Amino acid sequence: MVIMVVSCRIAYSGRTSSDLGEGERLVILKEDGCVLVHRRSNYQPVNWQPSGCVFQTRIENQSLIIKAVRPSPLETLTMIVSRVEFLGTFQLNDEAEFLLHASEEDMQKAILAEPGLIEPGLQVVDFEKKVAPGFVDVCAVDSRGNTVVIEIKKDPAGVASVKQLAEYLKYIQVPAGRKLRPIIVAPSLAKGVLPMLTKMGFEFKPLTLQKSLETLQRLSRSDQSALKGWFESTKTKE
Amino acid sequence: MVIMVVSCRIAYSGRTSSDLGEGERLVILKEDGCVLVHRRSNYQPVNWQPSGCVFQTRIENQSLIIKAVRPSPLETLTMIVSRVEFLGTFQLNDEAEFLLHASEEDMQKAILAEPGLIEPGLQVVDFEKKVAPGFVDVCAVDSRGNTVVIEIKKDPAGVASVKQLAEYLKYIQVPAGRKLRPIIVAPSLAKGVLPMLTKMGFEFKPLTLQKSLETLQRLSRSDQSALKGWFESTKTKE
DNA sequence: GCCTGGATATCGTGC
DNA sequence: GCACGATGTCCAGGC
Repeated sequence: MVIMVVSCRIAYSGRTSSDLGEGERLVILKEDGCVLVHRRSNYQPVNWQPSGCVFQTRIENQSLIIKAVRPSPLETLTMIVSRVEFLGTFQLNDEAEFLLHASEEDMQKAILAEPGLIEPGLQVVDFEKKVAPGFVDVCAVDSRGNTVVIEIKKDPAGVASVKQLAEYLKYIQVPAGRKLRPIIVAPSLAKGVLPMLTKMGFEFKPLTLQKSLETLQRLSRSDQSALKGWFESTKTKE
Repeated sequence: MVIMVVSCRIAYSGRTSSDLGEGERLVILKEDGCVLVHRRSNYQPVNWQPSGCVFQTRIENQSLIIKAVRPSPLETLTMIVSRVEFLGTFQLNDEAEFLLHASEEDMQKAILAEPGLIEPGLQVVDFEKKVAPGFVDVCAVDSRGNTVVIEIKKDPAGVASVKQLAEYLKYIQVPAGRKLRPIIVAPSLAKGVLPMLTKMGFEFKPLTLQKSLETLQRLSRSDQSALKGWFESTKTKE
């Protein structure tokens, strides 16, 4: 990895184009062929190149010119370096595994493992069920035999979530004499969403990532092998 | 700006949580309170914190501990540094303005300034028109008085674009005896989209960013003041 | 290869 | 502060 603090000009050409005049920046070149150019502020790089680039360097008019070319889609980042404040190369020894502990998938797992999180008596029928344009997160049957369709969001559910669920419902068939109960599961509802929900006859069940995590950990401790077996049998069934 | 190459462990807790074991990484702390932790590969940082964080440092068990806390939403990044390979602080002098030359907005500007890009005789009626959940990019009237509704995409238009346009149409009113012509304007259509478009009676008009740019530049050269006047009068009208 | 959806998305803008 | 759309989004997973 090459780390440089330099004064430079930068031009990008590809999906669109950009120009940045002379100034001091932090430039990072990584071994997988990606580039990051950071200014003194902002989380995001001002210019960059995703991995897979080919680097070229040359000297022209007493300036160091660095090009990073990405073959597909074809885009080019050109840095014209007038002064080098710092330059270092580092071999980073880093084999650690990155563990992300919770996401929407964990909420789903928690519901699959413990349907009572939604309501007593609920039984899961299917999950990740393919319908026309996407997947239904969880399909279930309640204690009265009604069909329950669940859409999970880890963030406050907005209008888009409700529409997505409504879209899926078009492709769900309900046995005669049973009701269809669409449920949004999320930590909360976005501001104006409740009226819409009520109007459409949808339900909302609050569930946080944290609660899901706790549930998974509890179940994992109490009966790890059984849970694992459940997942495997379900997947095999698919 | 603080740039460090260190061996460290990292924990994140907030919108979700993560853990990363011991390894060598590049750590960047910026003056606006953002954090970037980069591994030897990948464009994206493995851990980060957006701007607005408060930093805390302390020594514990011969390790340097750096915390970056973001107040809202509350999230915490903790780095336990066991060894420092490099540490530098830099005052980056960088006042240059960043210029991005083209985006979807430029396609819209080009159409507003030169409706003939879509078809001869087209007249723009409105743009960024507020409808229920979003904004209609451009509203216009064709040479026969039919209402034209345009959705602009700078990337190949997929199913989502068509649905978005369809959604907006629900809120568009057409004068009696006139037709409604929904048009997708994009460089191309994604693979399976044309059948859907045809079925819904939508039209597709190819337009690239580059062509839009050329148009804007040509008009800018030929009649800069008039174009400026047009935009201002349109905005005032709003 | 294209397309779809998720992300600790981030960021700006309007309300 | 909240919601929503754009991003040179990036990226993994399917097909």
